[in-house]
Amino acid sequence: MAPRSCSIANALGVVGERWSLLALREVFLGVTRFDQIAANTGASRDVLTVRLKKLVAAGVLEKHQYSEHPPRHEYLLTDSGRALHNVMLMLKEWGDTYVTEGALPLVWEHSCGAVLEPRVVCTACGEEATSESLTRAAELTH
Amino acid sequence: MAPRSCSIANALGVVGERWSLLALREVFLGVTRFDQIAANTGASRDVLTVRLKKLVAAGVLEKHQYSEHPPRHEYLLTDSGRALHNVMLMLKEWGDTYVTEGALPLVWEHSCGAVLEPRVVCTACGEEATSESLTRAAELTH
DNA sequence: CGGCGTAAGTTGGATTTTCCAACCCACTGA
DNA sequence: TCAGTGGGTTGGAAAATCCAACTTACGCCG
Repeated sequence: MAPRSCSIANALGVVGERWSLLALREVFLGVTRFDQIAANTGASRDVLTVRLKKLVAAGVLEKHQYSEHPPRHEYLLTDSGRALHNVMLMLKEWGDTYVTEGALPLVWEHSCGAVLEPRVVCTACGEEATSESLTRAAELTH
Repeated sequence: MAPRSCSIANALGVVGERWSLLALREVFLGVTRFDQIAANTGASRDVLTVRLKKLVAAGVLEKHQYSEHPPRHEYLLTDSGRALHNVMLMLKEWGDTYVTEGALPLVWEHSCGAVLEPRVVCTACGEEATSESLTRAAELTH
């Protein structure tokens, strides 16, 4: 039997490999250069090269030359990359709550002044989207 | 230099390996048994064995025996596992928008009646938590 | 000019993971 | 008794990863 077709699997096909999301985290934090991304994530340079190439090919990052002499590049988020912010927020929230021990290494403050506690809601009604409040509406068979 | 300490990295240390999130997706969809998880994800049985053991050890899943003769088990979500629902929702949303082509393989309907369009908001004020609306509030140096 | 430093990789070889198919054991229902 | 199911385990090949050293292209300092 063929595995289930699913956007989670598709998403993981793009950003699910080791180091991909950590490299993206660095870009979100403003670290856009190869050496610093390698140092801050701990990824080995050869694997990082492959990951960044894949993310560029997938349209998640853009490689931008910011200096011609000497040639220097930075990696910037595309719309697709920026949209991953939500995923990172929820992953961080889960890690904060269930994995990280002791003081949290990174805390975000929202523009309203509060420490961010992210929550997922239904855009239509504004109520929280819990697993109990959802039903499957459609599934292709093929 | 040591890599950045971060809950995203910690979270990925638990659920970041290949097949882990897909196995969890199956449990969320009600598929709790080894053979079916293997078939629906496409993971090879040996790797799946290791992944499930790790998820149980990490407190994300529980192995529950539902029949003594013959001995049969199912994998159930713990609180920690259920909390991953948000991550999966956002990952699916991103995949739907930027990766999956053609008709979406899976659509959720919220209890309000609308097709779910998940959004991340700040619990305190209810406004959307975009990357522009966040500032770093603290970071440990060590 | 010579030498040192930095950015962004590339290369080679050892180590780990992963994949895949086949096998195993306990049990059941026909 | 014999095929079938659930839940793995095993062995060997293939792929991915890690690590340190090397490279190229340039700027800066004395």
